[in-house]
Amino acid sequence: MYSMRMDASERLIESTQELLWERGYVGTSPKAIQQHAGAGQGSMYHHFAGKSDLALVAVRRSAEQLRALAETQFSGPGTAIERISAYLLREREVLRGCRIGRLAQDPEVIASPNLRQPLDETFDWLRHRLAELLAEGQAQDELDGDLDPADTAATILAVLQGGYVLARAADSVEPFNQAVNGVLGLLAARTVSR
Amino acid sequence: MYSMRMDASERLIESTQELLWERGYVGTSPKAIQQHAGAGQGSMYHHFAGKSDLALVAVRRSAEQLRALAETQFSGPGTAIERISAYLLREREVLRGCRIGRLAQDPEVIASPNLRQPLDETFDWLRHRLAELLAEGQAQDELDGDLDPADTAATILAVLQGGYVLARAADSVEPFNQAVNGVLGLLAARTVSR
DNA sequence: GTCTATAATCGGATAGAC
DNA sequence: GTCTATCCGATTATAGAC
Repeated sequence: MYSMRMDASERLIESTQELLWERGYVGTSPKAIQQHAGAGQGSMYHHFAGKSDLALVAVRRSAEQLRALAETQFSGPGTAIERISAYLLREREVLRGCRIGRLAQDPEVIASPNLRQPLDETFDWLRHRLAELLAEGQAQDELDGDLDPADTAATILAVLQGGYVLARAADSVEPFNQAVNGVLGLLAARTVSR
Repeated sequence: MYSMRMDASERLIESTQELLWERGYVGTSPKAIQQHAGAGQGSMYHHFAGKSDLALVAVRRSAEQLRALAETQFSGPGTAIERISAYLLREREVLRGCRIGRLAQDPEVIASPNLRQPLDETFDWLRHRLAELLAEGQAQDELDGDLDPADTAATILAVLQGGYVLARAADSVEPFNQAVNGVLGLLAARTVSR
């Protein structure tokens, strides 16, 4: 699955990231991780205390990567509204869902404060970052000042997370694209053309 | 868990509905279902061919119940926009998530056409029903005719599904309420007061 | 660091008695 | 219809050899 030039610890972490994305925490076994990583039991238990320890490292890394990727759109070129659009319209593996959001449905992730924390922090950060951009758009008169930035930021983020859910249920990217286009249409109405 | 005045088959179905909601398909074992239902193995395998058969019956029933409940709001009193608001604002067990939407993250549900079908049908129906209401609002001049009803309907539904995800990640209903308030704010801007 | 051996429990069922 | 016995592989490790 991986080049053996990467060390076992690293292969185990990346394999866990992949499997958590695809199957969630309850659906991912240590054996599946070992096979995906091309590592034996002894190797895994040498580097990590167990499944939950490895999962914690993997989830934290996925959360960091997601934030870094989002920040590229948020701090890119264009007006505030253009940057939000770029974030919403960026290429995504829609049918795979969100590697962080999918874990919010996992009972053992939600039951574990440690595992849930990276989810909480990630979405909290995204909402604040989007709210800042919306407020910036209002300050620049790109966007109607009546909108509540925090509420609208939560709406935008929910559209993405819900879009993934609808797409997976339909086995089609169409509902995701519709949901994104719909919220852009609602925002555009309130965007002052310059 | 249940009164024994209800027959075992019924207790098994309702228990499966509860456990699928709470733990998903991969996280729910036949033994857990039997214990929740107060039924033995023999009883379960007498009434159902196995876990997937029982899950199919349970998921179909949950889907029917969800549609019936939504239709109560959709066909209630008030203008089209008021009925959409009533649907969005109705009381929900937000931290438990959506019993249908949560299954869209389950790898074995998505891998099984039979299990996925009720999800697909439910969300398809909801989107069409919401789009009808939005079009009705436009016909009555309550709502801006520039909005695309199908896209906006997908957005509204995605806000709910994503709101659940954000709430569970935060272990708080607040992000859900913000997301709903945000989309209502966006819609209100396009709503003509009468 | 990684391998193999061992083990207790669970998962998902089948078979036959009652 | 429900119960108990049985089954085989998976789960989630631990122990000790190499």
